[in-house]
Amino acid sequence: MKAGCSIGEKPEGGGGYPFPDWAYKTESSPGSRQIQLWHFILELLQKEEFRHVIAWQQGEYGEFVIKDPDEVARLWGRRKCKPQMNYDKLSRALRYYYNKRILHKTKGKRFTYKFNFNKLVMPNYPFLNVRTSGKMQSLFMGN
DNA sequence: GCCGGAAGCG
DNA sequence: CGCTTCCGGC
Repeated sequence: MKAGCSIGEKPEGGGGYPFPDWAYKTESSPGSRQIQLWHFILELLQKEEFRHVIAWQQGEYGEFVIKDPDEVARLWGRRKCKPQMNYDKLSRALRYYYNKRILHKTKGKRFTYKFNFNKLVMPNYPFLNVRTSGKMQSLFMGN
């Protein structure tokens, strides 16, 4: 029923909001205060209810696998009010992250990408309590 | 499936 | 700018 497509849209699972509101707005540069794709991916990754859809890959820090590409695309499309979203389009957006040095593809592995946390510029992002199993703590020490 | 150019949108 | 859409090519 109706398209509740506004900025106040809540994520699925309604209730536990991982990141505060200020985490979504990029105060400085973008101009848009819309959620970014990598923010959304991280949001899904730190919730157990989405482990069947997307999850951290064991062994490699920052590496994650999209187990259900269609579902991730659907959730992303719902969030951005883009019903026609699919993995083909979503992955194109992900590919643009390669140059931005936010993401990197794990070649050979299907639906597998990796965050470049060690380079991720986040002077404005003191958030990210990303804990897969307490293994990602030393992720942000580099640089 | 994955890549990246190209055009377009807000 | 940050995607979204479309698509030829591998």
